[in-house]
Amino acid sequence: MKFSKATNYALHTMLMLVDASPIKPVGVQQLAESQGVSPTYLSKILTRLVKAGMIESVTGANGGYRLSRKKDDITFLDIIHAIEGTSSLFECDFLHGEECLIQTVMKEAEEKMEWHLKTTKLADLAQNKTTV
Amino acid sequence: MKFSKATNYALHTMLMLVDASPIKPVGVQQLAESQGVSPTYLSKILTRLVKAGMIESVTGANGGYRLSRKKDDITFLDIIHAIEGTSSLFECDFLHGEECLIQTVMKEAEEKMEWHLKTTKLADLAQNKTTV
DNA sequence: CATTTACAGACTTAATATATCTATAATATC
DNA sequence: GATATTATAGATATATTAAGTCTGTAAATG
Repeated sequence: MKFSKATNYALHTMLMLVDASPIKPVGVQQLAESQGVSPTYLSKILTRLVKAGMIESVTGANGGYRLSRKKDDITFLDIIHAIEGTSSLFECDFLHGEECLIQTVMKEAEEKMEWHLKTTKLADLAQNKTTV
Repeated sequence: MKFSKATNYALHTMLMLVDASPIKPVGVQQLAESQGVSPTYLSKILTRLVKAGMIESVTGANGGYRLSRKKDDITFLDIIHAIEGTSSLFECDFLHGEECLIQTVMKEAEEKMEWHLKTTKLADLAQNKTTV
């Protein structure tokens, strides 16, 4: 069990966008180059963040991506969920009459992790803390 | 990102063994049947628990598997680590001079989850609570 | 000695992650 | 309006991992 590289790309890209201008979009070319990933692939990942409403894209010359929400609203969990999906990490599909106690424990554990990811915001790591 | 089915098999098997006799071993045939998995495949999974020192196997007629530790010593995390490995869920292999702040946050989150899994013992779910 | 059981390793199949490629649509600039 | 620039979509390809099978071997029982 591992977080995907796509999640890593998404997180790093978002951090860059938080530090960048909220007006002037940043091209995928530039975003990709600094992470050593191909622009087309990164673009595909970022499209999911667009659909999740976290960033917006501007096509055409001088286009690119920029935040669509306030920095403070963006949590780690938002980004991870947009890329990895929101389903539970552990799913017990056995049919043992009663509910599965093991699954209950696993879900509790996952919630501990999610709580931390939900309460940590990207802006907390940003260089450019114009917030507060 | 998902926990593997193998982890689910391992957890359920361990719970059965906790409820079973600490002396008389339970055959993989029986353990597999109740989970709807093939005996050879389950056997392969259980071998990893043997190597991790959590259970022991008895070959030959009337053989099988039984716990090698006290019930109380076995945590969820032990089992999960034996199957999934112990490496971090998130690994940032970019070289951005400094340490990766994103990775730090991810690691903290993982530790929250692990803490819960480490403090929850299999015996807590067992039917046969001869402990305490 | 024959039967029962776990173990080991090679192999297969299926699912998912990680891309790449090509064509299309939208926009700015000249 | 023409052209260059940029994101988007969809098909396809490759690599990695998970999930499972098969066969033979070793150990213990009776």
